[in-house]
Amino acid sequence: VTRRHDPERRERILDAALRVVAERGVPRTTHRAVAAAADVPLGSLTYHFTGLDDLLRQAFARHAARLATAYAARVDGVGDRAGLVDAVTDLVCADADADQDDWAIAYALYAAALQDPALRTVTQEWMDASRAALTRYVDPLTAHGVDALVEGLVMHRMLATRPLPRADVRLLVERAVRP
Amino acid sequence: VTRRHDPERRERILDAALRVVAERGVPRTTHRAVAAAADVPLGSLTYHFTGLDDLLRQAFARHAARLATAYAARVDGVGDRAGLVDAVTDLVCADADADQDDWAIAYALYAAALQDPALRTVTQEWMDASRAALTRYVDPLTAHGVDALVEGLVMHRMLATRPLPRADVRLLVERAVRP
Amino acid sequence: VTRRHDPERRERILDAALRVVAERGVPRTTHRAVAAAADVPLGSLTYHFTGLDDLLRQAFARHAARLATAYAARVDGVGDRAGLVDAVTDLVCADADADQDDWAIAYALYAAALQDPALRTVTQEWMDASRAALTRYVDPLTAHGVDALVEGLVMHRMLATRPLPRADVRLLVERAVRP
Amino acid sequence: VTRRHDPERRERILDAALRVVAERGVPRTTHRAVAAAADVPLGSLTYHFTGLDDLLRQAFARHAARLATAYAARVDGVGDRAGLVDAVTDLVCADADADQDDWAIAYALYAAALQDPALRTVTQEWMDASRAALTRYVDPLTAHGVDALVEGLVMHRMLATRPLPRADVRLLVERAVRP
DNA sequence: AATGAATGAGTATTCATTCAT
DNA sequence: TATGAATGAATACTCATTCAT
Repeated sequence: VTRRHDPERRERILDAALRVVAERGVPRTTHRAVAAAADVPLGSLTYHFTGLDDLLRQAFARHAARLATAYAARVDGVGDRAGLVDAVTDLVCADADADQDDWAIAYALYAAALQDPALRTVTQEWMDASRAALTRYVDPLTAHGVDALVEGLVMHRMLATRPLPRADVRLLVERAVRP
Repeated sequence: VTRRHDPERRERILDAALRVVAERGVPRTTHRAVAAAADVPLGSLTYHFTGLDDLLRQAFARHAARLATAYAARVDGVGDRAGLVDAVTDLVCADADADQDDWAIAYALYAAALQDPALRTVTQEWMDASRAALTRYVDPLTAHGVDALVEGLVMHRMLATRPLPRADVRLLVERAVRP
Repeated sequence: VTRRHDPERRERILDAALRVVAERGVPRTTHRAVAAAADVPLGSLTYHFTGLDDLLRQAFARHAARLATAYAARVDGVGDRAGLVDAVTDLVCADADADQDDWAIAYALYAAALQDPALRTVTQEWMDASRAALTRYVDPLTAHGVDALVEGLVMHRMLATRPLPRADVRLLVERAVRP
Repeated sequence: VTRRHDPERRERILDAALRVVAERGVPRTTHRAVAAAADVPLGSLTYHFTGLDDLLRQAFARHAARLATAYAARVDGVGDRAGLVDAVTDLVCADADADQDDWAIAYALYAAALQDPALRTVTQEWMDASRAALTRYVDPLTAHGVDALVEGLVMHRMLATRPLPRADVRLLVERAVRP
């Protein structure tokens, strides 16, 4: 099967890499697995990227950028602080598989960033962006607190055998939002 | 070098594994790296553990148990809610390398647990233990919130280029503690 | 569990080794597998035998001796040549699992003997014994032919998806027996 | 040494594997031994084959196909039943090293097929082919008998310290051929 | 520009064997 | 006498990367 001239191949590869990370975790994300997931010949990966590290870094950056945008969009449209509480609660309690995967990738990024300083700029930009979105409604320190709370609640939710009920999540968010 | 009788070898290997995880991350934690860190022949690892997965699982379990105990000890001795705020703030702002490593291992555990259900019991027990410790001073839901906040604050702190000042951390903890 | 003084342990180990060979084949017959099958500590094997080769050689010899005796017993009691045909047909068509295993071990022995001259004496003695048993009723050359036929028929039977009917086997044996 | 383009490498590896099996037996046929025999880097084996089992299966299949063809060619050119007896006798008594190796591989295949059902199709096809070749001159049941006799005679010959004289072999074959 | 066959360094793992107890 | 913890050499296998085509 020849498929010369495939302008969006780079992007397809990056998305495939993220899917593999979500499904199998970074330690088992290999060239071969990504190539198979992207339905792309093996040599294509090393043609477009200098190596696996490079590929993962770009994939994580893409993911962070996309999520930051989505986060901002979700929060921006909220009219007031009460709406903000609902939006953030939704964020934490999202049950769709896609959202689960997004968070799984996020935590994989965190774990990787602890060892790879080059990924710190990615995480830093992301955290800045999400806080900036919140700052339309709350002061910077509170934004920091809400952001951290969300981080922790989602993590616990993904690992917990029985998740915290939505009403409880809402209550905690409500408290965190009021200065 | 013959060292035929070595009764605490298992434990030494587990501790070495945790050191390697802290330094290099799970993806680069190999039999060889652990063996070198423990100053033990390679074959010793597969004698004591069925494989690398088994080794990591037991190492993480050991780490979780140790940290849960330390966490409880730290919180228990606190006289009242004000003392609790100080203790939790200390927890988040700890700067010693050892503490940094402890958290790095914790996040490596989280990332691994997302892919490996067998690790969920470890994370679950740990979360239960830390919340139980808090419940001496605050209601269960608040404990949940404090726990999540700590999780998120530490994560952000480890990844941030400029950490949140201690005073700010204290303020956020204070708010989270009051019901 | 201490079980000092266990006079038949050697024999138990040899029988366990034969069971392992029948189930998993020589390439996957290991010290550990035999020890487990014999319910005996690992060190016991290298205490009683100089190594795995020695163990297998003795096991094969034991098996050959036992089978030769059984073969002779089966053939000896036969009154005349017609009875011999029945006995040999029975031999080929035996369906019990135990008999299947016996043959599987025999062929494992053959394959091993091709590479290990030390095993040739075992196979030679066995072939001599089985022919000697037949020589009570037929001349030596015919005995040779019957023996070879049995060997080939059993082999084909064990590997075939659909075995040759008993009546056909009997017919072939009948022809081979008449000079 | 660079040898980038090598279109028949797969086949060379399979032939090398058969040589190793003939010389050392299946239990000692390792990736390394095959790679050395084929004069090919180690990684080449796992590139072309999924594992050692896969490699051996394909090698045995190749061997069986080749031998079935040779068998048929040998038997087909024979004019009548007397010629058939000569041809089969030749088959049993062949003394060339190459033929010895062929039989050694065949018995290794048998032993392996007893444990690996995937190899049964290979042995089955081979047996079918050799019988089909004989059926040009004798009825199917007789073909079965001749085939089994050959199998047994060759086996005994390879293991025997003193082989049966050719004249005796011929006599046995002659009897087996007449219905 | 793009590929996929090829490679070798590295991985996890197995296991016969040794030997202090 | 008997054990089982310990070892290291060898195994199967993976995979990032190279490079001729």
